[in-house]
Amino acid sequence: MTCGDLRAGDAGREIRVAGWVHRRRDYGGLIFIDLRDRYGLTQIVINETEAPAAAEVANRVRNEFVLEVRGKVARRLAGTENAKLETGEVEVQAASVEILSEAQTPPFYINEPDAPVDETLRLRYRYLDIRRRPMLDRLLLRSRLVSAIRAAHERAGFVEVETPILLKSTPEGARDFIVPSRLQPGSVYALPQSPQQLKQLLMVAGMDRYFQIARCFRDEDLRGDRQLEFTQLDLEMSFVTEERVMDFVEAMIVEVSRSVVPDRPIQQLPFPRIDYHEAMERFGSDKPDLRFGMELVDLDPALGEGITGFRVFDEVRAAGGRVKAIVAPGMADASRSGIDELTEFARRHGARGLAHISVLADGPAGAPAAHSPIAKFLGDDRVSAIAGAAGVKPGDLMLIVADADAEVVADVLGRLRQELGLRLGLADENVLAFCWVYHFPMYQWDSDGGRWHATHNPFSGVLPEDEKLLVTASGDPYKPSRQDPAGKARALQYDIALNGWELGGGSVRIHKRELLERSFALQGYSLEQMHERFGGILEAFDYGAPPHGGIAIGIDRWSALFAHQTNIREVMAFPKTQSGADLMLDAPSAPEPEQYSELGLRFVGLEIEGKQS
RNA sequence: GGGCUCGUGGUGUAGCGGCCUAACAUGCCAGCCUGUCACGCUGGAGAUCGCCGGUUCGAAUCCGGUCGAGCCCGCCA
Repeated sequence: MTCGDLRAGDAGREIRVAGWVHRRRDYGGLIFIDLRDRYGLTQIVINETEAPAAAEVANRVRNEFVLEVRGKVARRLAGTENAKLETGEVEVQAASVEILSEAQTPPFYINEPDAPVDETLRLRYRYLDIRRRPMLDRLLLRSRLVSAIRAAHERAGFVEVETPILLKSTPEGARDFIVPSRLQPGSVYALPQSPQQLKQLLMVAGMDRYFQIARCFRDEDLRGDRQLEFTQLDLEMSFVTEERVMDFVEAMIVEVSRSVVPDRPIQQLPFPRIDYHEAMERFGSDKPDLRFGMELVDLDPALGEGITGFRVFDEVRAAGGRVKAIVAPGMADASRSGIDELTEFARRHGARGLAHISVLADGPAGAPAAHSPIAKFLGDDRVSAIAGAAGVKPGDLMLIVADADAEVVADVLGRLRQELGLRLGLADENVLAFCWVYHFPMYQWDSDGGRWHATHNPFSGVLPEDEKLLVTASGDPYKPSRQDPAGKARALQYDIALNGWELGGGSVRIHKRELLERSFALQGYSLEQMHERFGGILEAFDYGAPPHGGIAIGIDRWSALFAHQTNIREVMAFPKTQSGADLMLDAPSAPEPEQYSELGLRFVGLEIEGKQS
């Protein structure tokens, strides 16, 4: 019997319930106790005259004591039912109360779900935080999500395979966590950033359809949507094209979403599939929030040929850059400080400035009046032209970014769009707007390393028509340069975005050794390095590798979005702080001297002062 | 590595140079109360204001440093 399941029909039953004291109301001769477990609350009544021994115990009871109560279920007196509780029609008339465990006064309110609690305290006493309904509900939601994912994959014939946590360093961008080996002093394991190579080897092994709810580790700075360790739905399929992978994943996501959050509408089916360049042009983001419009507008045509008179624009245009804008509806009355704040936001993300045009609703003679500090340079005609091109309506604010670097323009406007879209309440909180963004550029030039850097994954395949671009300008495959045609190659690579968050990404991989070696060479790996770091998989590809592709989806982010949270800590039972600390267990901590010697290690100290116990 | 914000009884906040012998709410403790469900009433205990240093006749209040937490940039898919 739990604290959540007694109903009117149970009246008369002799039962036993156990749980935590949620709240106690003492009337002297009559004590009410709301007993709580994860299933709900049940009211216990202890009547001094009917059960004197129970009343004596109940007098000592305090919040969060753990009790076992025996008694009879009874309908509550007419007029005293509590409609707020599922069990509100009945109560348990206690015959006996046993204290299973006493409790100190908790450091924060467990029985008031809306009470603000300091983050540090929540993390330090996470086991108490999880007793609170909101946190508990989020973990239950996450559990349902993972269950639904497993069910969907099993139905589709996927095999769940576990892969090792002690691994060799994986060739992805992030810093590895290192685990020293005792059996082989001087050598280390790395914790997986993802099971990438292993799942590809499973494809070579003939597993055909693999999935795993995999723990991944990346030793990088934390953010609201990033922890040192996190969980991915990792999957891989053989004999597939990118369409086949996206089709399956999309169907799986829809099935899971409908099962876990049936009341949240999916904005568009099938999910929009947006080419990377189109996404950057229209939304300035590779993870666009499609719940609202506010798309980027190219002002170049409306500015016309030749000199505009505004030097910033003219210089940018002469340098082959871009002048683009977004229109923030209803923001024409933004204050000076409001504009300054947006300008600062734009600068922080790399813009040199932020121009604006506000169109007031009450222009003279009914004609909307455009106001802008740059009007005196551009002239009224050009201001009207670009305002018209952007579709500005009275009351709107147009925000313009001009830069020689097209990526800066897209990035800044994309971030402004997302920020303002949320601030202005343009995004329906309840809607799930999934979309695919695909055909990412294969590589980005890494000027420090003098090599091409895989945009997403070093094994990603290339569009068949772009295969010929995977060559160097120098002719020597091991001498990449910024001028290589490879910079234009597009990858068979797709990301899934949800409401402006990147949920996951994947690709169809290169499964032919020859092409893989060409791609790795562009990424700056010599033959030797290739064999050192990827020898296993290169060799495997010589034994009959099927074409394959897959995806990895962040379970933490997915859960957080389903739970209306912006921080993945809220859907993790035991997360770490931004400085990577576990405040409950006080990790990380200094190793014991014996541990050093066993591992053949010595702490030589760092230039950082402080923790060196 | 950098920027910003926060740190006051158990908890959440107020106070932001002397009127603070630090306020309010809640929690806690004690007493009363047989139908409440954020029960009520009466009384009580409880913080020297994260830590260190400085400015000042005087600091919770100003300055510097430090520790911790959060947000962001870099980093990271």
